Amino acid sequence: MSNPRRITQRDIARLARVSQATVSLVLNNRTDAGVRIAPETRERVLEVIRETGYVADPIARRLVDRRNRIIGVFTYEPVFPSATRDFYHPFLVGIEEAAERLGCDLLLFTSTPVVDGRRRILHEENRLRLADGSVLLGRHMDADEVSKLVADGYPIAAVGRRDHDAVPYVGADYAAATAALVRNAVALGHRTCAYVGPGAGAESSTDRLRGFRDAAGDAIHATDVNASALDALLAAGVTALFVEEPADAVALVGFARERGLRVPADLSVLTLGDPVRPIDGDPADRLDFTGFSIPRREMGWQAVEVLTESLEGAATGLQRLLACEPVAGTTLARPAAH
Amino acid sequence: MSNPRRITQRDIARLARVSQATVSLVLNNRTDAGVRIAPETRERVLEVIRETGYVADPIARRLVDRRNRIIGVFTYEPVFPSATRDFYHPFLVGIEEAAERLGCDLLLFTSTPVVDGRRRILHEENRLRLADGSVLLGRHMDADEVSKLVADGYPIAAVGRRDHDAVPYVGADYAAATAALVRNAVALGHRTCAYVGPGAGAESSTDRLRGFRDAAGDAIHATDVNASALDALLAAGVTALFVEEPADAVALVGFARERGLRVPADLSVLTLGDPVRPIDGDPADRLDFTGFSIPRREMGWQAVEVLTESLEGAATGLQRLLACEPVAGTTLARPAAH
DNA sequence: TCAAGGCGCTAATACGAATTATCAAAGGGG
DNA sequence: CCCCTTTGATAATTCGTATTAGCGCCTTGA
Repeated sequence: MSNPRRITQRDIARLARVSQATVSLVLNNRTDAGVRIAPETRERVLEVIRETGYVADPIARRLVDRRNRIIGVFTYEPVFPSATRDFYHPFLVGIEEAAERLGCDLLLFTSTPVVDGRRRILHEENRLRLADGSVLLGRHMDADEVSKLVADGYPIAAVGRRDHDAVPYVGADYAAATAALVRNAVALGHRTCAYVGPGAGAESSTDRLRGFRDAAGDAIHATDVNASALDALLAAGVTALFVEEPADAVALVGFARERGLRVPADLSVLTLGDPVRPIDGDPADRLDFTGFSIPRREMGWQAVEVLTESLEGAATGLQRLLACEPVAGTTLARPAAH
Repeated sequence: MSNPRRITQRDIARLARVSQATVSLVLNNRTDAGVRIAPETRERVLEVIRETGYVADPIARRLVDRRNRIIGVFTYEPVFPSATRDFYHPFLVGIEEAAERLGCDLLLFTSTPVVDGRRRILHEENRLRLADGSVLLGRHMDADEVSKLVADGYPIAAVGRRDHDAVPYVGADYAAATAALVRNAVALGHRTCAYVGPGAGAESSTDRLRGFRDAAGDAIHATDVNASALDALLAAGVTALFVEEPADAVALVGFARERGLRVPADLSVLTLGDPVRPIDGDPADRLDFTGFSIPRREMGWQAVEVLTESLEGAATGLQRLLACEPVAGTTLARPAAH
């Protein structure tokens, strides 16, 4: 069961009594100045090609133009499994669609070792160079690693804004979306708002906090999510919570209800994006939070676009912020008159 | 920001003050008789490779025909998006896990053109040869395409049994699982059972029908899923429905209830696998169907295993059928005494 | 009759990595 | 001092395709 050698241009050339170069020229239909093939010769070659069903080996073709048409996808979490898959899935949908449109294949770096539940890009056996460039996905990215990649001239596009100057990215405009939400709340009469979330670490967190501070008059920032943290906020006169992570919002609503508070009548609770962590509890009695959603699919799509543009040598328009979609929801109301 | 040329072995060679050939030898860890590299030279080369993050170009490598440690994944439907993603997802989880364990990367053939909502493997610019071999995923596979791949000596492993003699696959034993279900029903007193599903086309459908026929005494086969089809079955004295697709089972239960029938008291309804089509309606009042589930993750896992074994030259054990897991459920009961 | 130029095609080379044959230098034995 | 062996590395070639320079032949014009 040895596999028959693939038919090559040399074979075609022999059968058509021409040179391999002529076959290539005919095949590529070259008619530039300086390249001429007699119609009868061309026909003879085409005839042999038809008879043999020859198709050019795409691999050898790529060797010549030095582009593999492979786009790498690096995720800091495993792609398919894991609790956060629902969050990352839409990004991948966008990436896949864009790759398909561009005629590129996607290489998932599954060979990357996982340390402490996270992947390291730059390990000794990294195979990044298999791809023409890579899309980077994940909330937390090691800034050093990213810098090193950029410094090495390895083409990347991050999904999500990155602080590093020179990194091409497609991010969501969390600052603007958060600020807009806060202004809505203020317009309804809320005077004391609180931001609940890390507010540091990932760019997506700092951006939200920044947007919050820009728009909120009396700006309170809490990081803990538990009953006593809520008590402290309430004691400070907070009437609206802006919660980074919906799972935390659900928990806070629970604590509020335990205290006999109604949402949103007594306390407004807004979310700042889609759930990264899965949400516990019965989906049936889940609140329809007021907040915004992240244009994840579009971000994936455009990240591939940005990557290919940087491969083409474009130097501008490689950092983009997309607007988030407001979600009306039912968890924002006028604060109770006190 | 010009496009940085890819690093080549020649570059490594220059930096390490050796020849390109030496770099190749070190890289492939060649120690055959006749090939010797001084430890210090080897170390010098490896050091440069580490510094530069060099990886052999998969394209050039394939030209001289060596392994890439890349496993191709070809799906007849788009991988990430679409209504059927929930069905395919577990297969991918298994594939990814196996790839990670083997230290291989996954190449998703997104470059494949989609025609009529389905992908074609063998188009003129197909890039299958980028991968060492490929896992094929999807209910319906073009038999001609698969035959051609096998004939060409391209290593593949299908997820799901394939009729073609020589195709390595990891399938689910639908026949046995279906037969076991039917025997349970018969033991409970059901005399007239019906199979509802295509029963033809994909191997997975013919297998289920075969298992059904083997075990059912009075074998009725229906393909339509609507109210009048149900009436016809009931008129024929059917007391248990074996439905290939859970979404159809849900619909049939709906029709039965409209007729005042209770499930399972008046009619048992069993399912033959996990939902390929998404199920409409409120998840809250969804029935817990008796039936079986498909070991999807395990199938994906073993498909990669089978593929690598066939790459290693193994000629046996390349066709496997895995048992399906019975699901007790609540939709099977003794038939009403008439 | 001969230079100029058009035409049709081919030889040669590049692309990046793997492999084989070969070669230079060093060491050992007689 | 010569021959032979071992060691360590390299030049040259291969894979299949694309590209370019240029080679003969033929026509044309003066």
